[in-house]
Amino acid sequence: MVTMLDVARRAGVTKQTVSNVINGRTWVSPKTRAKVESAIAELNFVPNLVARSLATGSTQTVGFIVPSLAATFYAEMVEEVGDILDEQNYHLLIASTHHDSARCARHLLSLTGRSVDGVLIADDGTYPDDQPAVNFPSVMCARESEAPIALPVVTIDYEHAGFLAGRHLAELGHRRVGMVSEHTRRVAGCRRALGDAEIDVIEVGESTERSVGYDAAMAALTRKPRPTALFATTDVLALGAIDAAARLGLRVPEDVSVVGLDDISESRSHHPALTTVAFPKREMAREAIKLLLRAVENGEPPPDGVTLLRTRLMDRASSGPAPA
Amino acid sequence: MVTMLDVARRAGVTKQTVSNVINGRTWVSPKTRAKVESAIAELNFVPNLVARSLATGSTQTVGFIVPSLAATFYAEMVEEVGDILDEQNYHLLIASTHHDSARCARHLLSLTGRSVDGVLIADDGTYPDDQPAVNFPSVMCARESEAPIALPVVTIDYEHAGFLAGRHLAELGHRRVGMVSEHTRRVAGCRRALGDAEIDVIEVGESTERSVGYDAAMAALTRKPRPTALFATTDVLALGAIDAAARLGLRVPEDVSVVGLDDISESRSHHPALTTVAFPKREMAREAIKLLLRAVENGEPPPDGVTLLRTRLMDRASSGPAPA
DNA sequence: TTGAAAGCGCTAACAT
DNA sequence: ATGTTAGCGCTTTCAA
Repeated sequence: MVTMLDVARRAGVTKQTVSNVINGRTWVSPKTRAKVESAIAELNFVPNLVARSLATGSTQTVGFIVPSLAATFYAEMVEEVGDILDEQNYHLLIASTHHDSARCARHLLSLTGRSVDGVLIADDGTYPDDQPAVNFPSVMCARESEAPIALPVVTIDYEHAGFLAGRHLAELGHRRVGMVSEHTRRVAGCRRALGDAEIDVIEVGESTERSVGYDAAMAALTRKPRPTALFATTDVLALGAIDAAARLGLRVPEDVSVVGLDDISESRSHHPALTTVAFPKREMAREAIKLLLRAVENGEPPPDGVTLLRTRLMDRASSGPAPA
Repeated sequence: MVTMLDVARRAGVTKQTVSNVINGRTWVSPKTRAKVESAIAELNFVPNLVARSLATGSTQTVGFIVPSLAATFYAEMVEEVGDILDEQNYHLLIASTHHDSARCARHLLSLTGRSVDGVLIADDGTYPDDQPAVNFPSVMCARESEAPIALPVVTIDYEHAGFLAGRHLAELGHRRVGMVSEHTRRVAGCRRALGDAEIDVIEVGESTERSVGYDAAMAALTRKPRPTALFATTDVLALGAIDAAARLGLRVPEDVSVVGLDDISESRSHHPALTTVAFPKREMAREAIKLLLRAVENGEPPPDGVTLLRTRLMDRASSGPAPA
């Protein structure tokens, strides 16, 4: 490995001068700078960031703890975060919890040891409530739980997203709606919008399986009287619900309307295209990482509080007026 | 920050002894070990990996350069790699190239500076051919280009995947097939299987857009005589092709068969379910990272050569006998 | 079995 | 504008 000392010798200066050149100190004479720079080029010198980190205390690295990567919801956030970090010359350390709070705690600890400059945590409800204090600023995003938490949070207004979906159905005249649910907050919002409509909630577990939506919708649609609309708390579940309707020979949206939440890309290309409420995932990631970075650069904890991002109804083909 | 010295003082030993305890050296007396351990617990000491890295030269970190994360193809690989690394107590540094070779080169350089222990590169054809030698072992995966490369490669037998799709169509009696293509190797395999059948190739650029498959299939299906089968080099394109067929009032598979490549989860749940050739993405990731880790632990470059992973035909509803 | 000394490659503070 | 000294927190000798 070629070190600063090698470069210094080659350029006939001390390593401190080399350091000054590398860090763009302004007072290096042009002549010296040129000598150093050519020595660097000749030797193919690349500064050792580990050593720099030890000396400065900053690793230019942030950790991102995510529940999973297979879900595009998180993958997109990771991509966005990675891009922003890249712009700012930070590095991204990824740790996946697989929805397991013990793993999350372990990662937090190991990130402490690596002295990352900050950590972003995408929550899925499994964040351990009694996390020991860590020595770096942290920000949480995507949190849906009602419970307060000792961390600044940037998330989506999930309740309001449900509300938008519910209001849409209400406006279309639906008075009997089935809900395929794995998220109480979203359901609460939808319910709020629906007022005193007749509501049938089918609980399903945490799932990214379309078939789960199918099964749940099957149950809802075979009830008498049959609901005129189905609200699913995620698009994947909603897509499964459309499958179920088709299977039962019901037309969407003539016989039954289906509304989802999230706006995954498949929802757009699906036939019929899914009416849904779009989650601003990338924007959420951006806000969260910016908050974190600001805290890192200022050397202070990020401002506590919750930022709620607005969602938008995407009125597409899978919803229509309630049948008479 | 609490250091080894703090622990040492508290336990009434030297920091060397603390180090011995932490690293599980066997010759520490039980009494001393107990003292040290309780000091560690009391002070909440977490060893500083940056300092350790500087001293040992190993960071217990591997970098993974991916073209993108939004594509589930890569996201799944990242997840798999992350899991294996986690098991082995390594950390994962993610860098995304956005299909840009300059960015790839930049990342490689910056990973050098961070002295990662190794780097895994998922190629998408944009890997710069004249990469400067780096100071860590590297392995490449998912490479599809024909060009030789100075790196060990673990990838999928894309040509054979195309062949399997083509053979399937040939066996079903298809003699006129349209190809929606963005991958020459896959097309070559399919063509090989199809022998002297009449083939119409519609080239589309690198794309994850379903509408691109739709447009291309539209073009292929409006030719006279109309092909009886469509082969698309990715599932997303194939799904778009099915959309196009539906739009033209053609039944799948009675009027036209559609076959894709990859086996994304949507292919299974789609109606009709897509016949495709499954790419063993996770297995590929696993093989690649294991190869890399072995090289890292042995302190030698990974064995050069190409590992080709086998693919499997998933015979589903979107393909059937050629119409008479 | 434990302790003391040196050094990993860099930056910070000071001296020149 | 450049050189000198010290030290970041750990591991690796080597000595006791």
